[in-house]
Amino acid sequence: MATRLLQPAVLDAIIGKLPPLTVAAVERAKRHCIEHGAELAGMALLVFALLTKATRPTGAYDLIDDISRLVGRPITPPTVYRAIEALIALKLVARLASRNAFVVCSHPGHRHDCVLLVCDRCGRTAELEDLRLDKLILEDARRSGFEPRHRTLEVEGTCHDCKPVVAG
Amino acid sequence: MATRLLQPAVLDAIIGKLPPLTVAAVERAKRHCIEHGAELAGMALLVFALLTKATRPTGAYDLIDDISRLVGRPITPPTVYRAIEALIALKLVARLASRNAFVVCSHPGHRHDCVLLVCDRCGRTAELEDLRLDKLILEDARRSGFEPRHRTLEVEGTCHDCKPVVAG
DNA sequence: TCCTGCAATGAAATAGTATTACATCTGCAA
DNA sequence: TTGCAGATGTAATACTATTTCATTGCAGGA
Repeated sequence: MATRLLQPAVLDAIIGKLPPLTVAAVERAKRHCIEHGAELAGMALLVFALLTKATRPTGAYDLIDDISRLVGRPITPPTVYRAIEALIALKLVARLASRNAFVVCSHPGHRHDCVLLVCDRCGRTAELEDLRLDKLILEDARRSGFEPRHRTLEVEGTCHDCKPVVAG
Repeated sequence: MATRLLQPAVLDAIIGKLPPLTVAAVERAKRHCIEHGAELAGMALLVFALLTKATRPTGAYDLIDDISRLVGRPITPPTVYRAIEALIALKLVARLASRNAFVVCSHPGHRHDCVLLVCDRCGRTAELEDLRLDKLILEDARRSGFEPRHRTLEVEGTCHDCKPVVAG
């Protein structure tokens, strides 16, 4: 890997300043990658760390701004989009198609696609897992002569914390 | 309703030149709207007709170009986006979030959201209906303390027509 | 050591998608 | 006719993503 201006020392310094929980999650993801013959480093590592720190979906241009500030020079869109693409391929990050934003996957390592619950009040997302869903979708699709390769399932609504309390 | 430059006569002429099947579908949608206290007219009618004629998802700017050509003057984005918004509210059209495009709903009148099968070879979409899916998603979400309001479910893969034929 | 190729990164430009804010018009009704 | 509501027109801008090509640093072989 080549790292010219985004030097490992700079990267480590940035990562080191993140909250402990974020750092721990990043370390877990790193190990997970290594165990699967991949590597989480450079720009992808930085993007993953920022998405992990963020508690809600983040747009590419927010990442660009944040990273530019952190490294002290302007970062251009392709740099960040490439990192995102790599992270999605590793299934560490998911694209929130309904909002043109990105979130970390809370269950990396799972082979299936995410089910994302998106709160339209606070913007936070939660991830769901239900193999029956995938099975049903697969069956339905095949019955129509369709062979699925990938799916996008995003549910918009109100999360537990934002649910209005009924007076009484 | 006010129609200054998009005059009913012009609109009817455009609609009339569409394929018979398209015209029939447009008439059905019109009736469906009337039965539900709404009206399908003006720009929304034109957009619906073009989306019905198109056999695959269409981007907003393709619609803008087509409409501009049809009415003989430049149409600007808000004009078309407003029409799309109205059509989505009527559940006559669905947004294909994974591709930033729009398709007509093949089952207008259904209360639930669409399940779209999108072929990544020919680009065509098919619509699926399975109440068990919605039930499962609703149950799963509520178990997480999440109250769904709307969902996006798009399956990418290969449709029947594009499926490679296995030699033998 | 030098060369060569690969993979990640840098940068400029442009393409594609969507919204904001405000002006205008039509038909209808008070 | 006056005023309103709703649809439309328009300019400008915001936001999202990709194309294209140059550059860098490292690994491995001659």
